Amino acid sequence: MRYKSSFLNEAKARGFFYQSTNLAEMDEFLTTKGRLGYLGFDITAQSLHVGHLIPIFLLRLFQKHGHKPVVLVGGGTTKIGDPSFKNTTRPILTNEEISLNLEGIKSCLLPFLTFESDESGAVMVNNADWLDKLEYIPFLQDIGKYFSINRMIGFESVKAKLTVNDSLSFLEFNYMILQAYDFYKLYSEKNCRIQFGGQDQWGNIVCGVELIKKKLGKEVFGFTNPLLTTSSGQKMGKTARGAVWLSKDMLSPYDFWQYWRNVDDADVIKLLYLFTDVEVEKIKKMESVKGEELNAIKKLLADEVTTIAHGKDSLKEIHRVTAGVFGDSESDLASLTSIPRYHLTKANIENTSIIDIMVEGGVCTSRGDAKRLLRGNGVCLNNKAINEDYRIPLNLSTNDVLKLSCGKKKHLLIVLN
RNA sequence: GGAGGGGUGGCCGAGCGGUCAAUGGCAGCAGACUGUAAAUCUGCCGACGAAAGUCUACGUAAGUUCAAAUCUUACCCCCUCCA
Repeated sequence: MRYKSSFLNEAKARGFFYQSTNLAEMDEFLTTKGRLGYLGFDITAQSLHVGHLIPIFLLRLFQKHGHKPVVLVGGGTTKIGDPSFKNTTRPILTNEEISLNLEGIKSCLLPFLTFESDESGAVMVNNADWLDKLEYIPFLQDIGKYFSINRMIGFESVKAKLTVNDSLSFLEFNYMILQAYDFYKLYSEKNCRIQFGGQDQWGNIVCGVELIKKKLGKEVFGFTNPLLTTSSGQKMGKTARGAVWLSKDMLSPYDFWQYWRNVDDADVIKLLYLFTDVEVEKIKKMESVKGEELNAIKKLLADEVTTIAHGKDSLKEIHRVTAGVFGDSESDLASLTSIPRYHLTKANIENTSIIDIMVEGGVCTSRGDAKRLLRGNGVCLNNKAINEDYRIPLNLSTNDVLKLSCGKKKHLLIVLN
């Protein structure tokens, strides 16, 4: 199907579209540039991770097509916690934590969106600005009367919480109402007529659309994206060392790149559509690629996403490190700045155990952890497995730098001096 | 307020006086095979220790016992039903 608005066409082609209210109207509405659309971020953590990328790239696309993304941070709603489909109540954060997280999230978004004051410049708003001031009785009279409990407990997101061993507190139940109120507020004050969100947000979004229709008699639109799972059904963005963070302080660009380089075969094309600027037509041609040749596409994916998230300059270094780590060359080990280093004086080689180096160098969490890895033959020194003697062989002491590998993907440089 | 059910390792979930650092599943790590993929197979998966072993852990705190995740008491939290 073809849409009138370029945004919807591309959003659909790239896999951002799950469902929406009144699609035809929204399409028409989006043919004019400079429209406002908002998306809410929960600010329960200081940094965003790969799991947040769909909404981020969706807003990015919205901006690319000349519209104005509104980033709503939930300074107010985070004090409640969205219960939708969750089986644990979110921890409630203090004001200090929230303002700290807010700053972190802002800086995470900078590479993806342009915050300028032109027609399509993104803006950031905080719903604490209006939610914190609400007065209970006036709010109930003014807004609460438009909500039907009968209707709300029919939503899947709510039903899921009304089962055995789970319950929905009144506090959490209000989340939906407040999110609807956000939409109402943004519409009436900024003429923002679209709300984006994940498919699990559908109920909450529809609530807002209905509130505005009932109270003001105006039509606004909801747009949801599919939730991103890997082909094996896992939530995206989790690795051994935790979430794949977008901030380079929490995850180095090198590790970020590696994450994309190692995605499942079945996911590459999908991710290429979602998280790169590679043209839709070009990606279509790659869809038939199979087997080993997919590796080239994974590299393309990694390059593109990393360029957007961390800038072009980081790429050169990443490629050098990758060649050093996965290639055979040991010549320029010393120049690999992205790999953690451990300094050792040559005099101490004899009485330093590799176990200590692994723990102090941060590649293992405990001595037991290191020993297990050694016993399982998972440790190499300059590409040679270490078997019985957990010491650095003396014949290597003439080198300046040694490469200690824990498994294939984790490395530590031992600098001798 | 009353009655009942429950809180176990990252998650799910057994165990219900010693053989329990705790069955099993998922997740994770390493090895083999490969393509820095997946699947499969093998090993590992609390801390310290070369090891023997020691310590810390089954909601919290006391207690009974030679011995407690398992029994008792109090407290906290969660769920269901009734008021």
